[in-house]
Amino acid sequence: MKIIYMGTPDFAVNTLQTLIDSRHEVIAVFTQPDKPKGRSGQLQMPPVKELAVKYGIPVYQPVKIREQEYVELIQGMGADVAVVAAFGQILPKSILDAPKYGCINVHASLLPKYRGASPIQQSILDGEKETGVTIMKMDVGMDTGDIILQEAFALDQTETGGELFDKLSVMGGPMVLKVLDSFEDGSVTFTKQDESRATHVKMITKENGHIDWNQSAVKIERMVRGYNPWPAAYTYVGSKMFKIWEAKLAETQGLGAGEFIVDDGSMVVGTGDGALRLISVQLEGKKRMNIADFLRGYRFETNKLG
RNA sequence: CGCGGGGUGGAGCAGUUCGGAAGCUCGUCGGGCUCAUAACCCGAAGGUCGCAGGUUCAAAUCCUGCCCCCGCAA
Repeated sequence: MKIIYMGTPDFAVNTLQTLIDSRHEVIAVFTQPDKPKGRSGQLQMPPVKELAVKYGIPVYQPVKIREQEYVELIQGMGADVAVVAAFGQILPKSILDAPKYGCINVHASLLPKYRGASPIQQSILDGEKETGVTIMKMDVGMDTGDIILQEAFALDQTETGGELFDKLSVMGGPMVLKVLDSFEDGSVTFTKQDESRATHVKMITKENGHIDWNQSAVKIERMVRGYNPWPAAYTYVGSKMFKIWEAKLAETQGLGAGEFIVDDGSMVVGTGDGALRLISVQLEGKKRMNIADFLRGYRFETNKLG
């Protein structure tokens, strides 16, 4: 089949690679424009573009894909299907209807739960017991299309956002191939989403990682995992940002929210409900280090975080 | 030229303002104490103070250039 691929971040790379390696033909890749990244402020290609360029696939980087010139471009490509994975732009109906079989989307949650931009992190924050990947036929709504294929797996309550991201990103490719097969042999089925169970998650910003110590230790620990590696759960030591990379629940009683003690080679911090023992941290301007190393050299001027 | 912190034995840091003998908390190795120990006591090894050049009687410290790590900014 002739495929148009639309995607931007790392999550979309695995699926594109799978399609390139398959018997299908990726005739064009759409991705977001290059953006300045890193300390130097240099323009950097989105991960999907890097891969496409490597294989000599034509790359298009529209600021707004809904503009007429791109709509016409896509309509004229004669594609059988468009595969969309974390593309980052809303597709108008004219594009959704352009390919023979329409557009299918790879979404990192068990729809209808966690529609939107940050399903992976949110499922960790909510302490979900399972998650997975959904392939759906796109419609004009945000992740509201009919479900074609869904595969789930159990969460073990210790994974970080990054780890879960990796697991989910390798699921998409094989699932898309199955769906393409089902289009060809006519066995494809479409299942409407149960609107009553739908939830929606917003785009994450840096500020989402700011820890509110009045929350429960359970929630904060999930934040530490879910927001690793980005934006990272953080608080402040004095005026300096202090990222918490790893923590676990502690039994310690009697600490106010944000108050900490140094105990048995690590820090125990009080919360609104329960306490957390810090395991791996990073002070602004410093590298990430385990808590014992941090305490060996750092001299506190406060006994409270936040 | 986007803003900022940093590079000092294996780890984390102090010392740089105002040049003048390499320091602290650990780790490692040897010995001691102990029923025993990650505890305690004694001792030891280990460093081109990121790199290069300059100033000086003397540079971790001052000047110049460069390399590397990290935080902010998405």
